[in-house]
Amino acid sequence: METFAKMTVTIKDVARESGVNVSTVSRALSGGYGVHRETRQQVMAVAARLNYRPNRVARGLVTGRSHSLALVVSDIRNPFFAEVARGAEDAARAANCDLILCNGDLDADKQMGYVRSLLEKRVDGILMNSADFLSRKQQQELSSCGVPIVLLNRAAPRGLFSTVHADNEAGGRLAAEYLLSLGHRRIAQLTGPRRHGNMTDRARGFNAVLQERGAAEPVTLHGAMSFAGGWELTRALLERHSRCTSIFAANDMMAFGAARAIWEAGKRVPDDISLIGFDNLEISMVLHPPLTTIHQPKYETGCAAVEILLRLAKTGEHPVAEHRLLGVKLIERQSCRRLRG
Amino acid sequence: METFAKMTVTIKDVARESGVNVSTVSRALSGGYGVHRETRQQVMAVAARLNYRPNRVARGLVTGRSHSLALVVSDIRNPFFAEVARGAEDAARAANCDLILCNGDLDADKQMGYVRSLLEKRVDGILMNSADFLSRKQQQELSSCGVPIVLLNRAAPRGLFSTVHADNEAGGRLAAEYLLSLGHRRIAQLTGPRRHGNMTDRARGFNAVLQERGAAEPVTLHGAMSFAGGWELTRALLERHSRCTSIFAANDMMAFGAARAIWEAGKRVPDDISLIGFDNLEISMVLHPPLTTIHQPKYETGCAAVEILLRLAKTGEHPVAEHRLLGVKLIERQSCRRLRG
DNA sequence: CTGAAAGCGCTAACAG
DNA sequence: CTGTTAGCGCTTTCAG
Repeated sequence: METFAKMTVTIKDVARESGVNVSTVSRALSGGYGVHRETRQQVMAVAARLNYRPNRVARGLVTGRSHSLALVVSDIRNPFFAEVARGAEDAARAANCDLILCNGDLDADKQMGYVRSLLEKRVDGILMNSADFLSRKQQQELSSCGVPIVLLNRAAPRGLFSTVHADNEAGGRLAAEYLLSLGHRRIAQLTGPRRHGNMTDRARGFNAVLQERGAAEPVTLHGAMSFAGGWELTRALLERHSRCTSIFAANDMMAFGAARAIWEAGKRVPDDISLIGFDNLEISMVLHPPLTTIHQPKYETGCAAVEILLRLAKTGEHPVAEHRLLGVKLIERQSCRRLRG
Repeated sequence: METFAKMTVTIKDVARESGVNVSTVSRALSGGYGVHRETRQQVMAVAARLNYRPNRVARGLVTGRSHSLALVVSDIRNPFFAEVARGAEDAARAANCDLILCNGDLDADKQMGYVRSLLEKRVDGILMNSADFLSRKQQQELSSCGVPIVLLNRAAPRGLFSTVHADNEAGGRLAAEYLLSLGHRRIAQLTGPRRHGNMTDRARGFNAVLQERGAAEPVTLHGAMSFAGGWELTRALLERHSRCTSIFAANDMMAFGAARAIWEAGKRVPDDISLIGFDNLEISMVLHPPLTTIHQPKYETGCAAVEILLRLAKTGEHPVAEHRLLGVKLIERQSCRRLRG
């Protein structure tokens, strides 16, 4: 006689149907150690016939591992994080883990709310955009929460967390060397807020090279790290320092804004002004002209972070923080020109 | 005396510490119905002191609801899906659910693998990019899997699934009307594969208006729905049909590719050729000139899909499929010009 | 190699 | 209002 309600089939059903104990089914299905070949094959056949799907929630409850990781970024719509997310998801999937996506909006309370919720779900690890806008107390709470956390930038005090990030300083150096090699001397730099770690590192590398080569200090403008920010800064720049022959924008979005402002001012890239960005977003090649920029390994950052997380999750009790620095490189396209002379 | 191993504190600990039974703690903490005010407050105080975090995995095991939803897109790096994902995540969060991110790459096996894995995790619902590249059998498997599924386009045969999608046909009409109103008569259309649902709908609307107004049938080129696709088609177009005054690209990425090809051919947008896209990706305004396009409510699509999922998940046994059609609108920027005459 | 039993942390009747 | 008793579906000793 058949039942009406199509209940989900459990390990018990498989056990009954194949005439063995649930524990045998469990062993047969996961690993298969210590089970007679025949029994196992029969169990597997029954499981298949019944269309049995193990309940990973139940398994997680006893094993203590949920096989899910979380990614907390400021906003997945930022193409930078979309790339990181893809890398992270691929790496997670390769390890048979899910990736939970969270958009923290750089809001401390919101982000802490996410983390607490994730802890209740017993995620095996958390991958975070950043923690440097959190209070010291909040950072402490995170670092002692029991699950491994990897940050996508440095800025964690006293090495509380593991980190993965690109070599921003080297990238800044690359940009400066490139501009110099093209003969530029009157250079402007568009960057983010003064205390933003990544931005500061890029600027440091950039400035260091100019100084080493005896070039003039660049005109440096601080603003929002966005299209609008780049646009505004460039407008101001063009009004006040129209003699610049080149601009280093500390990220591609700012470079796009700069390109717009330059265009609106009736000037052209690279003919009138050379422009170099940072990040190498996929869309940086759709711009006219295609943007020369510093490539940052975004996908690889996501992968690396997940690898660290997984290792930390396995190690257990006393995980030692790991810091991984990823290389950058110059992507030469068509937004910079060589100065004659 | 303190223990060394910092075990995670459970509901039992709270119960013991506050001198009541676990079930009372459970009631006090969730809902609070049928618990004396004082007892509840005391329990809550103890829970706070012990820094108790309920284990949602355990709760899920008994309630049968995991409070997680999944989003399966082809690739989160596609800015379109990033927007959808953000909408979905916000809506999920508002309902206290997590969102698991999956990148299916439009690979049938990969996508089915994801779904099976998600079912084992007992997600409460799945939000999918598309299912029309799956075999009939696979679609059947999905539709009878037990958890609600919402698709981000139509194309599901026999209404097996719920769907949310933009009014593509209306968008195509809008584009045609606009081009016509600017005086364009020699129009080209760049679109995707012949059997792609969304693309076909856009083309249908577009062509219908041209026909209604007695305009010539547009030159229609089919190709990849990407930057490269738009670029290639436009190169071919410019070689063979150089008399076109305007191009309708069936999505923004193709429009970007078209813009590049036009630029490389020494022509200018909109002076020589007007260009209109579809999607209104955030980056469409960074292009030079800013791209005129049809706005599609991507964020809202994600929200709506999650709402439907949640409603379906609540209803339980016999969920009736829901189909939601979202409006589109013309975003006029600077990539189309009025023809004199 | 297999079965019996205990329990992961929590909720949900059911009594009292 | 609160305690007792059963499990949710699975893994994991521990015997046999």
